[in-house]
Amino acid sequence: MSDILNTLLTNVLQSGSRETYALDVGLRLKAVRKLHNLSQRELAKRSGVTNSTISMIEKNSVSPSISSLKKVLSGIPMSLVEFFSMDVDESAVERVVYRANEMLDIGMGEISMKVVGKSRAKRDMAFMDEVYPSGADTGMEMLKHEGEEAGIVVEGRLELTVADQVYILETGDGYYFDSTQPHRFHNPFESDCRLISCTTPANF
Amino acid sequence: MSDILNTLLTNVLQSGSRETYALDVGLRLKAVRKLHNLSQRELAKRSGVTNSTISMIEKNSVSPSISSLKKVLSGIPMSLVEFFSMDVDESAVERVVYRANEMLDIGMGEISMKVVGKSRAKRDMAFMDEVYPSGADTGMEMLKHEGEEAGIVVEGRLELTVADQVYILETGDGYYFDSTQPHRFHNPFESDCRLISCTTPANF
DNA sequence: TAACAATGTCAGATATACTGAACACTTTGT
DNA sequence: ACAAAGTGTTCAGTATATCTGACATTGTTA
Repeated sequence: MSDILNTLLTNVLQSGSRETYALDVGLRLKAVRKLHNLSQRELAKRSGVTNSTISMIEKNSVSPSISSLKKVLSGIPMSLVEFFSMDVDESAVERVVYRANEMLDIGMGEISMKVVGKSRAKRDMAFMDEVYPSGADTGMEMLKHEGEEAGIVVEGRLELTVADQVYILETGDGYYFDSTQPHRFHNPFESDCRLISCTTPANF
Repeated sequence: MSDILNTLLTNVLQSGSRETYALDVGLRLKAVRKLHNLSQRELAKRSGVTNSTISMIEKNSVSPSISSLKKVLSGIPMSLVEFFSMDVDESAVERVVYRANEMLDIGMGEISMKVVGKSRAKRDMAFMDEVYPSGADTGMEMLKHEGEEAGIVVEGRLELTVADQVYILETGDGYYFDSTQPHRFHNPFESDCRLISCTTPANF
């Protein structure tokens, strides 16, 4: 999020004569809009407010109501949380590629869970390459944690239980659920199962 | 933040006869205020607005401006991000399993991008099963958007470019980077490449 | 060059949020 | 029982946000 946004933000900061305002809504909106290559009028059309409203918000000459800011962001689209949590600081040069043989395995017992990007400072997700050998099971006491998880079976089959419901996932099938619901992974089949999955947030 | 807040929120939800409002600012404020054992007047005094303002906000009879909501929250104190990221557990019954043949394909041109959980109301991530046929390319003008993305190559090989750096991903290799950095996916090899990937946030 | 479309800005009119002072109700203390 | 202090709500007046409809500027096309 940082590089382009940052330059844009600093540019605007330098040029504009603006009041010192801890949370510069106008600046943020302008940055977001530019990032998505939208004009004030285009964004206005998509969001259901007028272009002048957007102009005034961006110039910090008004403090928009929640409802109108929400309207405006819906044209991006972007949530209020995302909007306010945009951070303006630099991101260091991070590693990009993680080779298959050097991923950190955080699996338990027979289950292998290799994490992509484990060394990164900031991480929103835990993206993993998991292998459930025949018979593997995350256990009867179901897992629960904040966030969401999704995955796709790329080899074999898997039994997934989410809140009373038991599903059989064939090769190629995917899943997506709230991690707050009790869940369990189990491979009762003869062949091993390989699963690419992602959970958010990164630490659970 | 969730457990106590949640019960409180759901209690309020059950008791109050409220309009259906996607983002119930009033409800959230009331919950937060109660959590901190403050009266409307007390919070008003601490935050520099009047008690009637708080009353009206909580009853959703107005949609507060950013500046006044920020003022109000400063009396807690709580940031806008924290405020809006409080989740009101709907506990709706959501679909969990998405079959391989029924995933929505949002790919462009020859590139196939099948999304897991596309029908979900709330989604933090876009989890996808992508296929880059031999020669496929996301184009010379590099992609940029907020968020992060990660992936693992499960078949074939792929060329990934992130901010000047070009990487060759072998089968099994993964990647993880900030989506704000210009990036490009390209398959210059003979065999097709299949990639399981995840980007956050869901809409990019 | 002229005509045209697209950009961001501004001013007057209108809609909405916010204030200040009441009101009715409940709780606490004597 | 009664006051006194606390609770949330309401309403007219004021402050502010938003819309409508213009304007000036830039870039594109003929």
